[in-house]
Amino acid sequence: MPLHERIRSDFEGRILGGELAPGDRLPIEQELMQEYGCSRMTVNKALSALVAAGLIDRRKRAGTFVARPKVHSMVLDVPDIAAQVRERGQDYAFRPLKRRVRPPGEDEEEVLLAGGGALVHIDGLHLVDGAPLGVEFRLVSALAVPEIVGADLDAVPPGTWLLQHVPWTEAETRISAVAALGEEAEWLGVAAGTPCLCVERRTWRGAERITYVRQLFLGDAYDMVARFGPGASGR
Amino acid sequence: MPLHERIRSDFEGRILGGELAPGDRLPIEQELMQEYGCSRMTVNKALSALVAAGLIDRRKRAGTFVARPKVHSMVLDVPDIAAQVRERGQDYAFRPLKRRVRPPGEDEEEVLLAGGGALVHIDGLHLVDGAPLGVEFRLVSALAVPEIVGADLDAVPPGTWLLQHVPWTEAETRISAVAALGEEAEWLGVAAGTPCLCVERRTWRGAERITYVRQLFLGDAYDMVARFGPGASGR
DNA sequence: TCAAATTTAATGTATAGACAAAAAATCGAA
DNA sequence: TTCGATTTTTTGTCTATACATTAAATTTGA
Repeated sequence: MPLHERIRSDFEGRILGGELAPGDRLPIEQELMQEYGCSRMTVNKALSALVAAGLIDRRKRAGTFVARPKVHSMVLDVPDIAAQVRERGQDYAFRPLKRRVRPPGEDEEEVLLAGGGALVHIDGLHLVDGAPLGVEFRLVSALAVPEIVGADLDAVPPGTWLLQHVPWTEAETRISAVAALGEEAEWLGVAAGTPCLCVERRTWRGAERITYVRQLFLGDAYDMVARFGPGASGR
Repeated sequence: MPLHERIRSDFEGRILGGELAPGDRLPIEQELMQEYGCSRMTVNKALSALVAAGLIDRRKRAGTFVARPKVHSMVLDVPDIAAQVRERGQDYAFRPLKRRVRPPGEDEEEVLLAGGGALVHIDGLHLVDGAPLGVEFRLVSALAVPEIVGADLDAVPPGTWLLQHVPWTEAETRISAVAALGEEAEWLGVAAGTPCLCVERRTWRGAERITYVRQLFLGDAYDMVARFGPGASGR
């Protein structure tokens, strides 16, 4: 293990273990150079990594301090549905329900997404061992992703297809709980009013909007997990 | 803006903007030194930051390449309920319902959390303008957080109190959709079966378990937002 | 011809030193 | 005393250089 990495994980451990509490001061770089018998650049590299991970704050002339935890952000593992299902030895499939190319409606969301072009509208079902796990309603900008108009989406879920064809994205995900109603409840094969986890996601490439998707998952069959801690700060 | 930061954000922009696609090769450090008229250490620092952000991969002898996006993790903003509510100009309050110190039950979760000691069990309501937003059921290890036994939790929600008193944490959050039932529906003042967002969180300090909490929020009044993109990678 | 040994191109780590920048601490004067 | 200027401490950035490490590319040998 490289020295800078050892210094970094040394302090990471002491901070996460509680030995160093928020507000505590760390030794100055000169002292750490002596303690570890290395150059200042090496110490600095280790401490810079801890700053990037949000574990410490550094102020010129004042020193280095353990940061007060700001737990308003965590790393959310967005599950790859297909992979997760197959991991449990079950069978995953995506069944397209409707697909059409149409102009945007009056909704501002749709107008912004279309950006003057058309929208590709895809509805589909996520199936586990043939039973519905979730339903998805997706809009894709035909201007931003022209290839999708002729693409074969029967095998691959559109989310996976997009990930493989659109170079890079920003995304915003909104998670809430709703009751399945009407057509959605019907497709899912449950009674109207059944609680579902609702995931809405908007995706951009730079300033250009790529897709909007609203997914409804059966509450008792699907959940999301987020972590905060060493595992999360590592990347 | 420091030079290494400029180089970093230069390439961040080109990658996120799609100009550099996944798999594309970046110039080698020597070329970048010339391009930016700086030393290798400066170029290296910039590229190392991009590696840490997951935007590029580097292989010795082979070079530097734009990483293929692995969108299985996003930054989840865990809302500070009180702050968020007050931001909208509404009134926030936490009302404790039950509080007792008791030995763990037979449930493995409770036994592990107690770690041989007792559990502090707190139930309470999150109120917005006097109306229930969510109900919370919390267990705290009395061994890990002895101060909580005598603490005054009438004003402050226990989650906030813990954040201020327990030095640092790892946490795991599980999000799902459930129907409010029985006592929970009653406290929330809704019909049994109403969809709620269920947030379960387990918190550690090192190997020691601190708390377990299960929160039920009314689905139509509460949601969570996660981001992926430059804003997220920036910290 | 194919596999093993060698070369080489690229990144990874580290050093020692220099100057810049910020802010706490100290000192001086009104 | 108190405000303002000066000093000092600590981090921030950068350079030039050295050697280590890895894996792709090439050469060598049976």
